[in-house]
Amino acid sequence: MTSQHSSKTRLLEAAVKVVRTKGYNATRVEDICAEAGVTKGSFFHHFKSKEDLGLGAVAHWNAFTSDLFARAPYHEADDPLDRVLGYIAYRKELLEGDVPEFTCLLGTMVQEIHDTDPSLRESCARGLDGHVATVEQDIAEAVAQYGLEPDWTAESLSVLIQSVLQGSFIFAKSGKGAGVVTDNLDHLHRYVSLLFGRPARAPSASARAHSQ
Amino acid sequence: MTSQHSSKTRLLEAAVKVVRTKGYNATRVEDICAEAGVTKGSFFHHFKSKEDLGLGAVAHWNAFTSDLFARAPYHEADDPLDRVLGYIAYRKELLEGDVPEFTCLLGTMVQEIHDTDPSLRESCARGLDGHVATVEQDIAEAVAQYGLEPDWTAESLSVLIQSVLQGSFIFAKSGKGAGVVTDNLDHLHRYVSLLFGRPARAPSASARAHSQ
DNA sequence: GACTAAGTACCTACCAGTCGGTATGGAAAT
DNA sequence: ATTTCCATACCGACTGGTAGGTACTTAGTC
Repeated sequence: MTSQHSSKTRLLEAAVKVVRTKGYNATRVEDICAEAGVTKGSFFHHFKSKEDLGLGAVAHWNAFTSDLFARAPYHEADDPLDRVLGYIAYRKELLEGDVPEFTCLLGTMVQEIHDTDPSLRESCARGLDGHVATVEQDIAEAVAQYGLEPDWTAESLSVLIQSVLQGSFIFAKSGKGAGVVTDNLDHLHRYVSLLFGRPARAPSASARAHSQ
Repeated sequence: MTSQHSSKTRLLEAAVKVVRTKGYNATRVEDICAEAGVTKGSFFHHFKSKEDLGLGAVAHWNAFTSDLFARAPYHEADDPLDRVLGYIAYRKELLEGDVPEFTCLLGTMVQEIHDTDPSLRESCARGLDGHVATVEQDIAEAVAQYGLEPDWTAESLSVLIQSVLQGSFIFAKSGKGAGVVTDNLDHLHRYVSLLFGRPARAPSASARAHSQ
């Protein structure tokens, strides 16, 4: 806890970056060292194995993202439905830069390691579920406030939103770029609006540019 | 074209199975040989490299799936919207067995190799896009027949459907099992019904059992 | 006997992880 | 104040196992 911004955090940040780009298995320890500008000796001083780094990177990611979303402005809305729609709009704003810069570390990793590394999979699953729970809460409040009695659960809708995002990232990586994510978020906006009987106004005006 | 069911096809089928389970990078050539009950000598007789096998496996997969969906009963419906909803219902019926048995080879692979192997990525992308185009056609016909003038395109809705499936598979792998896919397909059914102004009847009666 | 299929043994690059060692800095001892 | 001592951070050559790929051999078939 002494100098909390040095080699160790640099390694974690490098890990997030490289793994998001190349995937977990294809990432070599030395790739991360090179990215962080650190030697292998230093790496194994801070992490006892590659898996240990993986767990660390996931934890780092979870800390980073939960902070990011906790601070996001859409929470300020009084109407819980506006918070849900605000979340969807906010996800569009995050689509900056190249594909590996806006995709999700957890989704990328869990695919590769779900059968090979139980503890890593668990760690990823916890991060994913935690984020699902965040949005789920707003959805549940919206359901209550709008007096809906749906044949779907708040959790299932929250999972749908995350599934759409994860699936969009796969298509983005297949060559379609950020445009798929935007389009899919528009569909999500429309769906949620329909479920809650909101007028189907044009989605939030900004970000109509597609990247292909 | 001589003996079209021997070592080569066994290797391809083994490749599909193992890659869907462990991912592409974590799959060793010898894993595939073991699964196919064949030696490495035979492997390199039929494929000049691991990448060559990857391309072959993708082609094999594309042939298999396009045949599967071409023969599927939902095509018989006269109303194109029924075909679209039939497709969604049909995807539920495919959710048999363990997680790696119903997930998509292309989605799994494209994540891992999008940055490392352009020709494999291209091959996966073609397969994905081809399937998108299939459903897109029915959607487009439905839009025309129902006289809709939507602010979304048939392609974007078709991509959404595939994105939801791919994203569901990620969550299924994270530990949630087939139940997520079912729930998400129910949401898709509801969304498409809403878009086309169909009464929101309960989704197709079968398959209400969740696997968790 | 020519050609394809398949098996065995081997080679080699690569990479996670090790190990002996050096720098630094602060606290305790003198 | 200076020396001693130890812990933490860091370095980079080396290793050992693994896995992709090759070379050569053998079995079957027209």
